[in-house]
Amino acid sequence: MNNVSGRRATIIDVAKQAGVSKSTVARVLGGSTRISEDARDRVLKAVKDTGYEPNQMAAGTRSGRSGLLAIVIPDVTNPFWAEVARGAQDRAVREDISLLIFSSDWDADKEATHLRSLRRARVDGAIINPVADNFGDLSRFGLPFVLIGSSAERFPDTASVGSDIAQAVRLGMDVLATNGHRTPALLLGPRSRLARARFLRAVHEHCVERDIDPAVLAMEESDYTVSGGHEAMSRLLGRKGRKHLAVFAANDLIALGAMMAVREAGLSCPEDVSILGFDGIPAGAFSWPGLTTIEKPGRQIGIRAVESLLDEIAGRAEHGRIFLPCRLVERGSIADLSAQAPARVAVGG
Amino acid sequence: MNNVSGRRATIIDVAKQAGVSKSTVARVLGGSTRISEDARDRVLKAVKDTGYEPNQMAAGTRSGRSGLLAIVIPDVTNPFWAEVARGAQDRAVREDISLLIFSSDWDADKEATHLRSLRRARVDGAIINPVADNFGDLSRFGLPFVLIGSSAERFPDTASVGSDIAQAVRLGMDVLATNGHRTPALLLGPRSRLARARFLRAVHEHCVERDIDPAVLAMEESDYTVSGGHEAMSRLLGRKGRKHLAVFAANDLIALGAMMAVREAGLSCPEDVSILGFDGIPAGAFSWPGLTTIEKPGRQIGIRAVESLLDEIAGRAEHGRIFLPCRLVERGSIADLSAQAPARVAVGG
DNA sequence: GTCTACTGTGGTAACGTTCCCACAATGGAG
DNA sequence: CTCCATTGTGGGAACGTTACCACAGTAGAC
Repeated sequence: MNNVSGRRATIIDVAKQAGVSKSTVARVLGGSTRISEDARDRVLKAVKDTGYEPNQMAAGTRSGRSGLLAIVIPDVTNPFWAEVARGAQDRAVREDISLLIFSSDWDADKEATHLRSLRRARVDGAIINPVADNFGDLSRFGLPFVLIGSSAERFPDTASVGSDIAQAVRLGMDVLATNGHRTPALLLGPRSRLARARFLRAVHEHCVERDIDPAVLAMEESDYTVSGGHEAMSRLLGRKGRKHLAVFAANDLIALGAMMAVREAGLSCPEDVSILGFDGIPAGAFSWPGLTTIEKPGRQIGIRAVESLLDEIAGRAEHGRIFLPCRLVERGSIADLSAQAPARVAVGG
Repeated sequence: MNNVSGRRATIIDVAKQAGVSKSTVARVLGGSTRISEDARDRVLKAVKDTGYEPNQMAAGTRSGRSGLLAIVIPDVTNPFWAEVARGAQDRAVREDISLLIFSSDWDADKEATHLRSLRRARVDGAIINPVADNFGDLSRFGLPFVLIGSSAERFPDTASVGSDIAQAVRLGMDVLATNGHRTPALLLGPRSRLARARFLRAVHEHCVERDIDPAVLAMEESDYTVSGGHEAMSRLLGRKGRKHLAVFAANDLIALGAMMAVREAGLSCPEDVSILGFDGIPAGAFSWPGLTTIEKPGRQIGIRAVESLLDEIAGRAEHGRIFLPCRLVERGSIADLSAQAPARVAVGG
């Protein structure tokens, strides 16, 4: 691991040991140009003997490449984002690249701090889910980057990877309709968030296609949290004139909160209320009933983001905007009212 | 952000602009020695004007410090480990240090790959949850490091941070006893894992203290997964001669799997079966009933690990072994049989 | 036999910092 | 007035690589 003097071995130590110049060692390790078999063998042996590990920092000063990528997400502790980070990390190691993971907590100051850190570390590129929809420094960011998440929408000229919300919403509305819930109530996120508008627009588009008046859909809004969903659902249940109620939640946490509210109101899911979530977080598998939901391809998003970023760095950029399809996960929180009692289908408003 | 020529500003650009030497700029930014107010002002202005961001790689080549730390955990996607990583990250940013997060998937090869990457990146230190209990290269690791998780036990001479399993088990056994379940069945992890032995030993110690014959406790073992818990619980339910059954699961996933098995057997929790989990994963809050569990201080473990590592790096190491206390989270998966029917308390075996 | 192309190699200048030594200016003690 | 310590500053070596140029040796073409 170390050479005799206790220092870490450098390329020069290897060169001496192998009886060649450091240029030759670099070439063997770099692998691009032709090397005599004899030299290669001697170098490889010397590398092993000395326990030489290339110093990426030193290499970086000269080459300008740090071998580091960064990803800035809201929170690694959030299962969806953890999945994204994990995908990105796995893809990066395949290229012998290490990944710095930053959590911004939807906080512009923290984001700024992280952006500064990543710049100082001279990362080769960054994958960013901007907290503010007006991610200002974008054009003068001065670093290859790829956007992930809903804010990508605002920047059609930059590379981005996200999930196909329109397809997801279509999937959700269709499974609800198939089960006899043509006009579900909507549990939306807060007005300030771009994701909300995107979700809502997709619903509207789908309604138009299916000849449903969007105005007929009941709506409640809340934070993207369990307690938010709980409150929103309580408000919804407070309205009168319903038999079976079906809700499409903009996020799984809202859906789980809604499920709790239903139970506390003395009703049960899916008998009295059908609930459809959105995200595909693992916790949805453990609720009772299991949460039927639309799963976003978090891992894939991470993987594709890295690939896109690699393209961007290499200059073979097409500034592509990638939208990955979502998947329906049926677990039992939706009642099938299509056959037995089509007349009891909930109507909105 | 860039200077006129389009290059990134260097310390020399700043020095020129401020009319001082690069040494002076370095001193202003480093902040250690005394500087004339005049010089400081000019430098700070020049830094702002040029948009200078120090090049950490270049600094690292000379100083030997990369400003990078690494953490190797089994999986960021696992809520507990995500929490640990998050704590570590938050603590690291406070020191202006960036954190590389690696997931080893309990795979020795992946771990080796990550260890090589982190060495090449010349991280200043590493926080490691070794996959193998015989983490071999430990002594000749040649890098400051801190161990986290149960394997720390095997290496009493190295710094480590973990949760206080003995205290946690005491907490769990006591809450069970208080509710009338003095001799719960144990749902353990696989024999190969060190964590299992630690858990079991703590239970035994506690039993001795409380005058309970440990042999009386029923035991089942499985993977640390939902399906594992499901199977183990099914086997347990298959045994005869029980009234109310109480189980202490070695992990929340096992507990959630057990809860599912109970429901599928036509029984209900907590009426027929009391379940106590261990970990404190968020999903436990969404099950029905909510899972009563012992919460490990994941975030704190991450924080303390970084602090310990920082000590290690600075040489003010005490090679401390830190065990953080766990916390009981009561949610309703344990029936209180202490008052109404003490005779119905489950007996093991 | 000379020229040319190619192959493998060595030497050296960057890269952008930090670290260390030198030194001028200042001021107080003797 | 001389000496010495202190304060602020500058200059250059060093860190371990990569990039680039130079060049020796070989072989084929004419």
